[in-house]
Amino acid sequence: MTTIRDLAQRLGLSITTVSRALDDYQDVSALTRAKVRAAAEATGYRPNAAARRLRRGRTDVVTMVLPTTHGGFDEPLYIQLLASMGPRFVKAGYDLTLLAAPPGEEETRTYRRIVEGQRADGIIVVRARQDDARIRYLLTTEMPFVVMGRSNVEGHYSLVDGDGQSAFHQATQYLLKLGHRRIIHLAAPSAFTFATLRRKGYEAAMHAADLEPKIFECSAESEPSERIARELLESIHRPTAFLCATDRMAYGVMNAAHSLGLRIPDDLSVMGHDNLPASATSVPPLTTMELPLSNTGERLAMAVLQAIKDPLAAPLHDILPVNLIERGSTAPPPEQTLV
Amino acid sequence: MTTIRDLAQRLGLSITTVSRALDDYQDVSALTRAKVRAAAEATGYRPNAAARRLRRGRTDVVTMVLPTTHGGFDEPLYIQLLASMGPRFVKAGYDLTLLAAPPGEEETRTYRRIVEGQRADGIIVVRARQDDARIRYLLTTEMPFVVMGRSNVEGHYSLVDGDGQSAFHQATQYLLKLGHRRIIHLAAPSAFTFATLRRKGYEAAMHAADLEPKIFECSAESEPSERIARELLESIHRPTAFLCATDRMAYGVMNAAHSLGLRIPDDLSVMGHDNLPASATSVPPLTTMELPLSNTGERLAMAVLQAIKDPLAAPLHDILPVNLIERGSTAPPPEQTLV
DNA sequence: TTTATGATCCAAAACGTTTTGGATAACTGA
DNA sequence: TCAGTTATCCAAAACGTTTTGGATCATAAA
Repeated sequence: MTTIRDLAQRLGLSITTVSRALDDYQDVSALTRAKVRAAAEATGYRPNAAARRLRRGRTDVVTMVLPTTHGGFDEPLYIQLLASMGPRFVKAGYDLTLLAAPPGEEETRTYRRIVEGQRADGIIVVRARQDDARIRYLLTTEMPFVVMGRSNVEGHYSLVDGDGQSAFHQATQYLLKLGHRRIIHLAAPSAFTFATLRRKGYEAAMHAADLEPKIFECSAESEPSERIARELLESIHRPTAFLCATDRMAYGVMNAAHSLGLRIPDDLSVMGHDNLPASATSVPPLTTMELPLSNTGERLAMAVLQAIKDPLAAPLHDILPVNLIERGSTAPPPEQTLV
Repeated sequence: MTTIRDLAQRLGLSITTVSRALDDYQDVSALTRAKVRAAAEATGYRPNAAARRLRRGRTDVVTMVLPTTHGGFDEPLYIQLLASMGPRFVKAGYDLTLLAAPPGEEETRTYRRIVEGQRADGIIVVRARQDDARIRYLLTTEMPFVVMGRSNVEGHYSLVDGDGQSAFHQATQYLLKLGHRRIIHLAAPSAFTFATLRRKGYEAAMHAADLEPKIFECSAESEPSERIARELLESIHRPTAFLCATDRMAYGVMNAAHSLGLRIPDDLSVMGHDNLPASATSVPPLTTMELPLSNTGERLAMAVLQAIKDPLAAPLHDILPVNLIERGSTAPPPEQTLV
């Protein structure tokens, strides 16, 4: 591995000059700069990352810690996010690294490692929780960070989130306009802020229509929602529509309906949120809601870079609109239930 | 941020002793070791990562570069992989970081950055390609690496892969035993080695049964396969089974069948490979094949750690068995086609 | 008493950069 | 000619560790 010392020796220059030439300082002549450039190219010289970090006191790294749960329920999103943030960071000269840690003790240990070992200049916290220990911890440190999602932890930090509340308000109105009255909301665990917000949107729209909100809370995977949906679908006052907090929960409902011989959307309408890749190709394709992730990723990237550059700048609170994607899983309710 | 110097000063000890105490050297007394420990705990001291890396000449980092394609076709796999490798690396004292780069020029630039900037002690290459520039490049360097998947680039490196060839052989036999004769194989682009191997397994089984293999190659997403499947299903000699190289391609086939009014599995059997999360909950649930990823991740982790520790050790060629998961998308062919 | 032997500790070098604070030489204007 | 600029270069310090090669002192062996 060639070092800057090798390069200097080879060129008969000082280390200083080589370093400055490569960094485009104005006090090195155009000629030597060119020579240094050429030699660096020829030898494949690249500054040692550790040495540079040590000297500069920064890492040029931004880290995102992915909470890996057992089944995990929206990983594709994070890959898309990662992909959309990538170019921004490359352009700004940053490395974006991703660490995986299961929520809990190991997660906090991971955050401490990053902060105390100065392993990154900034952190991206995803899937915010209502009372979020990560955010609380980071606020006690100097580490710049941004949050995807919302939390009830207050403080000086930027966040980007989809407007789940009005999305679910709008979705409920959409179902109401189709003629539905018995609309169930399957909510995700209220420890997640997004779940609470989505539920609020649904409630508000139901109240505005003088209807009683019916909410069932379960974990965000498909099995529990399938169980609940089956029970409800076998009851006398069968619901005509399920508005689910996530696509995965919607899959569960669709399974329940199919196993009971109910047809979607003729007998039952189902909606989700996330627009997972599989939702476009499910049978029938799922009507759902989508937070444009490329946009979100870019905002997150901008925000964290901003927080690194100027930690005292006003934090960004970016609530992005969510698109309703109408597909084949929603339709007017069956005739007999219109009564 | 407290440094080792602060700690030494505070304790009235030398930097050396503090460093050695924390690293459990035997030439520091139990008493001082305890004192140092306590002080480190109290001040939240953690060695600066950059300094340590510089001095030690290693990073304690393993990096996996994720190829982010437009739609991307098997990202969930990589997250699962990441999650299963995590604990292994934590235990060995390594950080596992993930970088995203679209295949092509930027991808090679990313690899060069890691290698030349000495940003990692080892690399995990995923989704190997037939003629893989990444592998060819890494072989010219000293960087230890392992590959998930197979390539025709030869050299001294470890790899872990699922045995796609015998999996597809077995799958074809399974369909044959159900009574199918007109079995189509939808293959992924032959630039990917896995596609070639799966195709071979299918071909061998068909030949053994004195049947003509029928192969159509398309990209690994669902749209192209849907188009091809529709054409084939409208032809006179309608196939009775589709054996698809990936689950996503199978979704496309299922869509095509549904849009033509064909029922699965009564009119048509469909099989995939990958066992994506959505495959368990599709309608009907997809019969597919699964490479146990937790196992794979662990092997990859072991292999790369081994390659770092002893670059000259015999490389590992680990071809793991693939499980056939029988679900609802396969059945005997319809009566009239049995003739 | 002297000499080896451990048990503890530490000063200084080194890792590969970037940056500070000049040094040198070549011009410029008087 | 001389002082002041400007252009170009560089020695040395610093970043925070780990590691090398002793130093010091008490204890055990002679």
